[in-house]
Amino acid sequence: MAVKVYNTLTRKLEDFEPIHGNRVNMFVCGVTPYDHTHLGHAKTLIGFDVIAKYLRYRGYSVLYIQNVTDVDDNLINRSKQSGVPVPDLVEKFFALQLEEMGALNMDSVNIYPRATEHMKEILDQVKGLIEKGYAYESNGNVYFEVGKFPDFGKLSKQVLDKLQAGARVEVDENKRNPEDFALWKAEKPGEPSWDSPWGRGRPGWHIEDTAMTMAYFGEQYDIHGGATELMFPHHEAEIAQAEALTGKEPFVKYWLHTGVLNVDGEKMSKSLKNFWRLQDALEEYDPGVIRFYLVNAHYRSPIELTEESFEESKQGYERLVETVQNLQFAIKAQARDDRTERDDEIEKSARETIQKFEEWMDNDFNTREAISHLFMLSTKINTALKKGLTKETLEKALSVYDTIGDVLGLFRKELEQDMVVDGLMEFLVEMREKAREEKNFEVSDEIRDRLAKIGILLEDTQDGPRWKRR
RNA sequence: GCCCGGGUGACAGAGCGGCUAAUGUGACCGACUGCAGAUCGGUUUUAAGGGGGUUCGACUCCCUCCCCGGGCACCA
Repeated sequence: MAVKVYNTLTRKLEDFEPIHGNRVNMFVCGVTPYDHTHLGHAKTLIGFDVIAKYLRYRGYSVLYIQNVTDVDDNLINRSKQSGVPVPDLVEKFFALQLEEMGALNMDSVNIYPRATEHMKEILDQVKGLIEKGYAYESNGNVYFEVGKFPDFGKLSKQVLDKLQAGARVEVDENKRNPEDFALWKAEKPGEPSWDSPWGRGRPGWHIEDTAMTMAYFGEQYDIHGGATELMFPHHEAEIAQAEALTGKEPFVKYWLHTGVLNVDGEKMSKSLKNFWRLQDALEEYDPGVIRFYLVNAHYRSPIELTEESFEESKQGYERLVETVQNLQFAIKAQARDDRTERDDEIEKSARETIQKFEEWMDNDFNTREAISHLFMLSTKINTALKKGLTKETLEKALSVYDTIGDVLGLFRKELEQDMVVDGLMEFLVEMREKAREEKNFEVSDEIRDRLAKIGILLEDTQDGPRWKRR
């Protein structure tokens, strides 16, 4: 069975067949580092992180590139406001972004190229587009003449005549036509600039992506991802630049778009000031909960962020984590020697869960459906655990969480082990058990309370005491 | 105005031309329990925006209307 992906370009679910056999070239628009990242950025980047990881799980060799825009209007404006030079802004916010996304286990990107590192390719492309008659120079600016590229709008299904250029942004008077977009912007005083055949200036918004992907992937590649809001004009402009330049289509075989994150019925964005910084979210919630919240929705669906939906994710994720911990505890403390029918049933369910996981992930990366099977398995495991399972079964069951967790980026912390802490805890738990045997609940409760204060939850179960981090 | 999505229980949110319409959360009851915590079982809502069409059969396909979101040259 092949992996199927929903291609925005064709609006159809298609069999995924990379251009070069097993090799997948994948590019996703990164977040411009001029400010803190918020949960909306995370939704998109986590969405593609899962896609890259699943394709690798399926045996593809994925080269995943995410660009870093290190010169643009937002950076320049922020620099003027704050007095911090553009490169310093980039360093600061990009480092923060890596740290925060890293906390969410977003670690599938191979290369983070920067626009300014690809100035030569950018200039070559702009020159090429002028030579081919698709672009023109005007007062040190270079514009792509959209009217010369009849396919413009094929991705977003826009009809050029019906668009209202200047609906939100004023039309530049240097343009021949309002719909033309900038490939190169003439220098303004005090702004970063580079030498070019048209005088000093800087790249337009769309050109860095095509410059980079052609440098790394060649003229055509497999997957381009981004949020739906970037579909027009950004992705449309990329197609125009690339296909006009090379004459080859499609520039990108599969276009994938993520739904946006809404707050109170509106898109989370910096301009609407309704954003929730990742930094702040990470202070309030476990990274696993945030990750779970984001992967427990289909990547293409928009999601509505509410206090309740986040709490719900917390409860749900903790139940899955609980099951992982129950399994770990059982392996250490209560594995049975004799196999029973329960072992057969759990092992069968474990196999089926993996099978369903692959089936649903093959179907346009349906993480939501995949996770629902993990919940069903968890209920079965927790029920079976009351009567006990063999070590072999327990380990097989645990491996399901390991395998799926790897792709979805969940349970990572829980699956790590620390021998020193384990040893210390074993000792403390033994001391407390002695106190309990003597009905000295004052001491036993104090041990538990003190542990609770440092974030360790001690529980008494039918099979003895156990502990876990909260 | 134009283009693109979407409308499913209390809430979140999947799938499917026919099955009992997943799964999760919440609420209630119960089991377990020194307490706490967790887990399990049960219960829980006449659940498909309105209208029309295709079909033996429509939540699913088509048309239309209403409502919500995204985009229209800033943005994940």
